[in-house]
Amino acid sequence: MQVDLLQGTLDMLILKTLTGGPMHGYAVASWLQRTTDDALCVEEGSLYPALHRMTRRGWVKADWGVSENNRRAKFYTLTAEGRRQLKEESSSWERLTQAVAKVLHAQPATQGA
Amino acid sequence: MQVDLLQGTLDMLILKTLTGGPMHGYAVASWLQRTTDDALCVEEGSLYPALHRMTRRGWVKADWGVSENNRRAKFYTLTAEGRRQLKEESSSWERLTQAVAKVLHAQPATQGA
DNA sequence: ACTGTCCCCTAGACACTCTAGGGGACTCGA
DNA sequence: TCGAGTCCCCTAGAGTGTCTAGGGGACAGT
Repeated sequence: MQVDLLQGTLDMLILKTLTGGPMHGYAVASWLQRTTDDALCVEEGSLYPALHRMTRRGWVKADWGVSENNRRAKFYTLTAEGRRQLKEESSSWERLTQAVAKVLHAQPATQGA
Repeated sequence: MQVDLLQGTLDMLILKTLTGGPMHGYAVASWLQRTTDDALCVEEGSLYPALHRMTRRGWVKADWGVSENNRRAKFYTLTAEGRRQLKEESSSWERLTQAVAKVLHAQPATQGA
């Protein structure tokens, strides 16, 4: 059983993955899974819609090419816009996790302040 | 501008809030906002549906009562089931944030492994 | 030839959050 | 006394994103 991705997280992960250079979808998914020691498993039904969405938004650019295994593959490249987006999403993620951490470590009390 | 909550996070935050004792919805929202220094702002349109959902699922129990301000209010109490759920969601959150951290700190490379 | 892996895609179901409303009741100051 | 502000509850509908469950085609090795 894998962790279900929280909405909005996937884009950030893909963008980050692409900072290493152009990659095709399948490779992105494999890399994420390997990097997280199988903690995350990106389903193809989430991956490809995400990549298309991001292409539409100009965060990545897509080009057909040939994979290392001699197969037809669509390579995605990060755009300047994509880099900006990644930065934004990362800091947003940072803020969120910190806020959640505050809650989880707090001692809620009915009496409040 | 506040951080938009990621889907699935809200339930966990509410459950955690209720570990301090019964609380009504409005107080839950206030406490979360105060505790996170305004980083999170739980909209009422998210809060109440979430509380009702959790009641249906047996994670919390609801009772009408009177608030500290002498107003009619529905107090929510954590159930045993709710405690279990909180534990589960917390560790799931832990796993996710760690996985995401791995990705964000990794050095992706086209060459892979 | 056949199986396995690689690689792409989509429709529809599902779940959750937010926007944008609506309402009632208490309190305090003018 | 009456109006404004705060407290407290609620819902419908839109929007967005993920997953399930499918469907393909093409290369590699046996």
